[in-house]
Amino acid sequence: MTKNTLIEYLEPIHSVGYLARINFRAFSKALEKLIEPHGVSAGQWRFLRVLWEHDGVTQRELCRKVGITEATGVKGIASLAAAGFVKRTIDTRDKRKIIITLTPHARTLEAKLIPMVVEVNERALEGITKKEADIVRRVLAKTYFNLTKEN
Amino acid sequence: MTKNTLIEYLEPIHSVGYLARINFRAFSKALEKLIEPHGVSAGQWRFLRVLWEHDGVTQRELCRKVGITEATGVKGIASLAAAGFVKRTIDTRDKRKIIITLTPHARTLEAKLIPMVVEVNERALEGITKKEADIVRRVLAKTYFNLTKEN
DNA sequence: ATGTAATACTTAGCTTACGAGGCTTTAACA
DNA sequence: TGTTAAAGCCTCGTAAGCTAAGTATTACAT
Repeated sequence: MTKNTLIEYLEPIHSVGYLARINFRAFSKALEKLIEPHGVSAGQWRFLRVLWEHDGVTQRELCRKVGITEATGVKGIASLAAAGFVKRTIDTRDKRKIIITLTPHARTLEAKLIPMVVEVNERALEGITKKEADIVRRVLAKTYFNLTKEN
Repeated sequence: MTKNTLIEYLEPIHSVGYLARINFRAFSKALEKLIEPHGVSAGQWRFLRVLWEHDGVTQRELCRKVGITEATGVKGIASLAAAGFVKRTIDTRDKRKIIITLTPHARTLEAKLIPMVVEVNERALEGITKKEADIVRRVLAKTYFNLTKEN
């Protein structure tokens, strides 16, 4: 990347980290408003979205796909189980593993909730071209990779 | 720990909201590693960065510039005061207002800490053109605006 | 001048997140 | 086989964020 001037990092608006933070909150809040009437919190949503694609994964794998640590996952998955969205089963072949499976009810929620996240994304990306959105996704994937890779 | 690959973060499931969340954590963690030896947490950093530019603002204004609610600000500013980074003074003309002022020590930290956030940003944006980075900043400012504007 | 509204900060209670370290089960290997 | 290492999940303590409701001060309309 070309050298940035110092002043640029002083105004928060110019920092990708700052923009990531305020956008994360904004996306969460906007989504929450839509899905809460279905008894789903933004935190629960993050797990459900992964499970709709990959039902029956282990707890560790689920956490990895959601993008949180296992310590955080324990609480989140407990909350999902308490709400009746998932069932936790000990793997018979490897008793260390816990398999997370969606309940029928949680599976029916997919059809209702997916349009809501689509709506939030469309509203967020209003006035932004597909090309720009693709650049944003690609760059953010790269910045995350750059910051988390071993070195 | 499973190796993370760039490709993995390019899956369609990775919406801008998801990418914002994981980037926020990644930026925070990377920065924290650098500034913690100076006794500053990532949370405290966010306030300091604003105060270095705008010392002597009210608590409400500071929160607005940091991008958090006032309730959250109370805790953060209390932690800054406890660490000896700021002083809280009641405004003499309007006793509702509390003016936040940097201590001399916190002011000297600026020269030490700014290069660190520059480093984190440069590392994050490695392999990304200035043009792309500008698009990302502009788009993220717009998505935030789109999600938070009244309607 | 006084009652009401607005402003500025605080408190309480909840959520989501992390790291460090602990426990149980499985795998590896001398 | 028996010991050690690794894998997978959990607990504890802490940080940072939110909403809703509360207190104190100031502004304003009548």
